[in-house]
Amino acid sequence: MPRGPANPTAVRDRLLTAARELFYAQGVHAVGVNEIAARAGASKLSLYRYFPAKDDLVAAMLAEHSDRIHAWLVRNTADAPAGADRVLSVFDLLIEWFAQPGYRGCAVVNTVTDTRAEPRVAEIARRHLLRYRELLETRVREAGGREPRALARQLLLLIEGASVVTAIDGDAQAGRAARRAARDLLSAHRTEPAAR
Amino acid sequence: MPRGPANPTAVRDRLLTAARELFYAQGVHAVGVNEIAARAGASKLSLYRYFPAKDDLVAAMLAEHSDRIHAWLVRNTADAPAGADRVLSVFDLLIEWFAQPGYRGCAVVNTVTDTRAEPRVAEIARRHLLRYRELLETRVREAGGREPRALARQLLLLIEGASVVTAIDGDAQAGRAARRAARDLLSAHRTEPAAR
DNA sequence: CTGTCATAGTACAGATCTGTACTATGAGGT
DNA sequence: ACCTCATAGTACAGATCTGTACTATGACAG
Repeated sequence: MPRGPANPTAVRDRLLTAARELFYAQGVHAVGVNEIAARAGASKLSLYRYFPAKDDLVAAMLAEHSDRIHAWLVRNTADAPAGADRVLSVFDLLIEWFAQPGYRGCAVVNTVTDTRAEPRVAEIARRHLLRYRELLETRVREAGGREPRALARQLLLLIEGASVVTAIDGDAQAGRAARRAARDLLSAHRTEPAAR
Repeated sequence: MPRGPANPTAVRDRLLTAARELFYAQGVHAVGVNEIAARAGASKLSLYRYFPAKDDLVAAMLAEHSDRIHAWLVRNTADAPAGADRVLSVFDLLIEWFAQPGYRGCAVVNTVTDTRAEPRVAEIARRHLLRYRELLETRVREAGGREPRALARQLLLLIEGASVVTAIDGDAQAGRAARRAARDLLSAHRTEPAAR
């Protein structure tokens, strides 16, 4: 058991939080490690103790962030009503999220761009999308749709598209359009035979 | 008429080309003006003559790039067969584009992220999406679909989503999924009454 | 009380980047 | 022939960033 500092909040957690907020708001390249340490109320010595290089901090922050997003999504869509609403509840959550002031797109996607697909970041991002597809596929299956895997893939495109368009256009229309498109695709996968 | 250098290729154009290639491959922050000038076979003096600051070069490059993309899209979808194929020809083009090796996502979107929505870049990006929607709306109208404006908005989400997912996953599945989703949405907007 | 060690704070080395200054060259108009 | 000026090449100033070194402090175990 390590001897804790006066402040019981783990230094490592404060560093991760500061990094997440600053990187998201300004981008990985625009934020220096000094600024992160200052916001976390930590010293650079501590930062480099927990994260040997800035890239390690980026990767650790992003992995944790991805985990948190997926836990939040699963938790908040687990007991949605049966049927199509079971899938659309994912879109309802995302619409709310994207409409928040200061929304600047998906942090995972942004970090991939910022770091130009640094290997660890790229891996986290692939896993991030995979988990999205798995959640969507599960919800589609529960709703009784045809071809849940293919549909999940299509729904993910709507989600990522809405995220990007919202970040650029700065309004909430994209989220609503994504929900409506998702509803129509769900209908198509209920009434239509699987067309090839 | 300015007195030209020995090489008739305008220095400005070479700088824009070098900037486009390097920024796309490595990101705006990762490329220095020295590298751009060297690749263009130009001097920094020339670079700063045409572009007072690096940001001006970024903005000029991106505006030109957006123009080129849209001209290319309009040109190559103008004489597609009537009906749904008129819209899907846009997706066919994009599938080909996204499947090219070295595809790293939409340069416009990436630059917005790189520069954290620098005002001129953000404006170019908004215009970029607007022109996408206008083209899609036109093609949907020509194909005889209902609610062309709303459908165009949905189709844009599929395009941007496919771009992002392709860049992260590195395979061509996303483009094909987008095309199929577009086809299904087009069907829904032909046979269904406009649901509100 | 005393020793250990995580920590904050600061300073610094080395690298890199933007933007400017200066020199030399050569093409084309007059 | 001469002059103008866009250009390439280089050097440099100032700023910033990463990662390391060093000092001082204070909490906790024994």
